Amino acid sequence: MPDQSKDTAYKLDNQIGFLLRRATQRHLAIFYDHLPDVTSTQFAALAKLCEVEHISQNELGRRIAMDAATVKGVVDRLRARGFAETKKDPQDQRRLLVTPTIKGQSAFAEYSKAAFTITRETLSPLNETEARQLLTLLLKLS
Amino acid sequence: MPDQSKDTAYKLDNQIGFLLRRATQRHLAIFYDHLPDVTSTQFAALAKLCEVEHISQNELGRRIAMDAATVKGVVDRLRARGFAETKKDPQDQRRLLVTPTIKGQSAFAEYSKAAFTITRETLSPLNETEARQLLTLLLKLS
DNA sequence: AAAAATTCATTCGTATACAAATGGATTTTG
DNA sequence: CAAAATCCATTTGTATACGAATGAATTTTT
Repeated sequence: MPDQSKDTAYKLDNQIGFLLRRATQRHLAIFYDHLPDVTSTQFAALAKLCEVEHISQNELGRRIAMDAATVKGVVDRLRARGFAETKKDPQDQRRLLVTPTIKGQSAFAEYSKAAFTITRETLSPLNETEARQLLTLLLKLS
Repeated sequence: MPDQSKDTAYKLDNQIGFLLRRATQRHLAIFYDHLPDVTSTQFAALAKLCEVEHISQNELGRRIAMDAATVKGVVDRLRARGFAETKKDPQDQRRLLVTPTIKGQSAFAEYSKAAFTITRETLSPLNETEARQLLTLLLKLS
């Protein structure tokens, strides 16, 4: 009994959740096409880290919308790759300060070139106006 | 050396990828608020299953933009909950046919009410026109 | 200052995601 | 028709995500 006279039926393909999911998938495919060396998540963390220089692990997570449990794994992997270092905050023994290494900073400098391309290519089906509109609308949603 | 004279610097927060991520997070938070009983992924699979009645596992994955490996797990869990059944396709021994059970169909009927609300609430920061625009733009992106 | 509340990082458990490899079934090609 | 190519489902391995619980450190309240 899948029919419910047209308009009232739930059509997965029209739902915002599904469209967000597909747009994200396409974006990530473009991302890994241009940047196979880091995950998009690791790149986001590294970018924020290079932006702020040093920050506690949880605070980093908050800035990039990542759960404490998630960000821990991401920082672990950045550290394993030599892109970041951590040390206990002397001011607050609870905090773990995270810093980008020199290597991490130059990797970011290198990657960010590709990152601009990724953004551009993701938005390439849209014209200038539409792209700006989309960003504005998405910002309103979050 | 995080500065690069304003416009040229890479700002994570303005990137399409980051905005998509945050919009998705908010959407999922709303989803689980209204529908704590199924995951959004399981709901999507169930919805498509109820729409088409029967379909091979891989084809189901294709219709809802899910990897074969991913959809296998999702179908396993739907089966474990009694929402779906599977059997070998007699016409093609490679295929695994997936069908929603009666229980799955009535669960979907029940859930889809909440699903409409979820879509509405996700889009609630936007007016009618903006919402339509967003859907159109996202569709162009995928 | 002692108790209560909050914050921090970690761990555990479950659920996506997806690349890559595998082996069996079916189709396509030469 | 036989070989090659394709398709199907599964398994393995890695990386998010995030809720919930934990214990240690700090802050807030009283």
